[in-house]
Amino acid sequence: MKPTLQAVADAVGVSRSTVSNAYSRPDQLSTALRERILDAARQLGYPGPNPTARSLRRGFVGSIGVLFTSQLSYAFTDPFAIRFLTGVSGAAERHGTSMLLVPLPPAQTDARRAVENAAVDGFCVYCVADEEWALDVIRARGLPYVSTASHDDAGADERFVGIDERAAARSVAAHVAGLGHRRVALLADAVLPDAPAGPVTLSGVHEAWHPTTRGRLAGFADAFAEVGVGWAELTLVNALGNSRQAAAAAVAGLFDGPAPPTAVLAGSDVLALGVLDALAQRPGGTNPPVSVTGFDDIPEAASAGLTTVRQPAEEKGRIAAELLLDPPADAAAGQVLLPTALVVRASTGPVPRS
Amino acid sequence: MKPTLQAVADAVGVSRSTVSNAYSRPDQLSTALRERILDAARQLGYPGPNPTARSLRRGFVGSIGVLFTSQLSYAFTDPFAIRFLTGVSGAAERHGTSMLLVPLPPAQTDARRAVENAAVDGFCVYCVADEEWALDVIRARGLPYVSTASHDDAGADERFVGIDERAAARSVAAHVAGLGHRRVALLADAVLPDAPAGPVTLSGVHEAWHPTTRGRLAGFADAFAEVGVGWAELTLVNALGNSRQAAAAAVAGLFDGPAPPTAVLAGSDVLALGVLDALAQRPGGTNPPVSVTGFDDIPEAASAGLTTVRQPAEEKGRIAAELLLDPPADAAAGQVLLPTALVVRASTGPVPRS
DNA sequence: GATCCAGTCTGAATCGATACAGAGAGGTGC
DNA sequence: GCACCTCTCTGTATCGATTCAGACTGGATC
Repeated sequence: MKPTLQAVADAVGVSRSTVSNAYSRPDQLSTALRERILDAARQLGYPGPNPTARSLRRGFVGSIGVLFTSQLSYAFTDPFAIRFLTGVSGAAERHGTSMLLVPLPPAQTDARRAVENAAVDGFCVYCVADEEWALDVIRARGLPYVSTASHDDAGADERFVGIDERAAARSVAAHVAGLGHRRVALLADAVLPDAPAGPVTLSGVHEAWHPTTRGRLAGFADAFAEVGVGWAELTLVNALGNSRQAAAAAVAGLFDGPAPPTAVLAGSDVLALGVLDALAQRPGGTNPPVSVTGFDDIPEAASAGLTTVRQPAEEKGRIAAELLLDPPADAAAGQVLLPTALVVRASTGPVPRS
Repeated sequence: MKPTLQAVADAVGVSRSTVSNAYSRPDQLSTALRERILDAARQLGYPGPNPTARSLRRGFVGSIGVLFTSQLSYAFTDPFAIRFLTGVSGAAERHGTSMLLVPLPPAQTDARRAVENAAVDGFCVYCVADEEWALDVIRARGLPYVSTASHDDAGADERFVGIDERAAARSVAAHVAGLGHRRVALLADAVLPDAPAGPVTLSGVHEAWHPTTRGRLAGFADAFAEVGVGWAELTLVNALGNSRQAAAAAVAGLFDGPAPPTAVLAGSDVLALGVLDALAQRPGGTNPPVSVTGFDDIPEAASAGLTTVRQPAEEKGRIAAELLLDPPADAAAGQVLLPTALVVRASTGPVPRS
């Protein structure tokens, strides 16, 4: 049907190898012949070597996979994920590499299959909740990968780019504690695989499902432990998804009790903005004021006046892709910790006297 | 090195075909044998059929390409493009298909090569400026595609999803004309391939480079022609890129003359926001006020109070992907025009009396 | 005039799987 | 007892290229 390399070779009267060389190794044949071959190819409507066949023979594809938590279409609604992708795409561009976005079906068997079937040379794994299974598949395929969330059994030779989640979380929590807050709620997405929205009880931070969540909650707890507030005294609230709506739904009713929290520490800016939405909607208005903090410092955080922790999102993506695309010789250089910064804005203030 | 299908076959003592069937056609062999094969595979660390080899033999890849104007990393900074991608990803997800984002190198020869080498089953072409060459390559490869910008020689059988650019542009321009504006500037990105930033002169709309720009400018011109303002009386301003910064730079000095425009019609919301930025920065402030309109109705437009034309961005992506992934039997159903709506906000008002 | 070499081109082997026709075994129906 | 089926499994051809060792040519070198 469509012409193949062989068809072009026959038309010109040369061997298949020579036509292949005309495309892939121009120095291996005379310019005249090369022109003749390319002309014939144009005549025949030959679109150049079939990428799949070429990949098979060459042993590499020329594209990297990007793996996302949950639904791929959600990732595009998450400003932090988008900035991460921006970083990845910049690096990919520079390397002339394509990016394959692989949607993961809900069932894990299917999801494994999706990772097994992705035609890529390696993966950037963006925080797949409970990502171990994905890393297992990738390792089994013998493909390189860079992870962005520290998982618990990371080997010394695993490439990684991230932040010190715990220390970063601690810094913002210490700021809130320093303002005098003692009745505090912690809000996170998918604390446990099947927890409902709203307050949940965990015997300790280690029970949290997602490694990133574990790190951040631990940091929050650290800061409050230091001022004498134990884990049991903190209210942990679960959101069904990392969205403003989910956050607003999760904290509905949280402030209606007799001793409501005076501050909410959210695991992401998106969640924090949802808390602000919920507070703004409240019949009582925002009085007494509730301090709210986020995490990430997405663009919207600035205009909302949200106190948060800044982490370099695009940088994270860029470095992830670069660690993948040209790995440092030194294994230690493959584990990158990025700086974070506490950004204090109007959403936090002293505890109101009651 | 890594085990192949053959290795598993040898280990179990069956034929290669049978192992293949164990993965791809479970109904072709007994459950017992299948289990035995999958176990052996696990033992050997065989990660399942090589995706590239499988694609070669099967004749399809299981992923669709998305082609973007200009740099891929810019696309991620464009809110409209992101919403488009969101739509595409939703559809891809539902079909179990991956998305390949292909960065296009600046040189056209290289860009052609990139499109030729993409291992995909089809393309969603998002408004590649001067996209004909890309469509040529795709057609030569015999791959299906869906375009989002109407190009001039679209055949009746070409799949397409878009809006009536001209009518949509006309509606917002008519609104501005109705407010009495007669000294008007039109702002667009990349009006000509090599035009500098700032005012440019075109003998007519048809000279504009980008088909989408042509459509929108034509609509603007239509509305003003109707109130007696000819093309030559409109100021056309070129921006070097679709960004707030580029727009702000493009209109620098535009309002300093003796008879400055009282309205600026921008070809996109991002450009319009840039104009608002520039106006806000002006020493004179926003007095007299300048009416500004955008195009697309991205989320930021609402908070900026920008008058604009809404087009369903996510829908556009979703439909593009769906036209590609399961094409309608009826060719006419492959050409979709989406509705648009004029959204009037605070950024437009009557001409100030001078 | 023999030797060597760089520049071109060829042929066979190979990448890792899937498709398809068909072989063999075991069971059914009459 | 024979024809006929169904269920499993096998073998060979094939997808469309790249690789690499070597063959050939014509000219430069000594």
